[in-house]
Amino acid sequence: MQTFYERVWGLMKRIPCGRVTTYKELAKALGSKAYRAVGNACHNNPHAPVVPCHRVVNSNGCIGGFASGTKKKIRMLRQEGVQVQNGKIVGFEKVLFKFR
DNA sequence: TATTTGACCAAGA
DNA sequence: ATCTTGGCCAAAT
Repeated sequence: MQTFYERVWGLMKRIPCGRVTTYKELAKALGSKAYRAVGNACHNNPHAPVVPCHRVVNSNGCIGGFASGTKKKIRMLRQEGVQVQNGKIVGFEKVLFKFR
């Protein structure tokens, strides 16, 4: 039996490069409204590189938080082709990945 | 078992 | 536009 966190990490792994998703979408994909628990899963993410937690942002298109510093998160996103300006995603709707 | 704590969200004032 | 409030859920304490 997996914990909720493990399910979250499993989903995050399928986020493609150059795309981002939101805590809300992740929770919805799990059939739950545990946005906050998803955030906790990232903060306590023990699978550093395997799980791309930097591709998860707030539902309003803002970067949100990052344990190693928001600045770093932004840099990684830009490196993958996601434009970020003033702490917000540029063309948010275009790069947003939903777990259809 | 009960309370607290978040990398959250949406609606109101 | 900013601030407050209530809701939401899993894990840790």
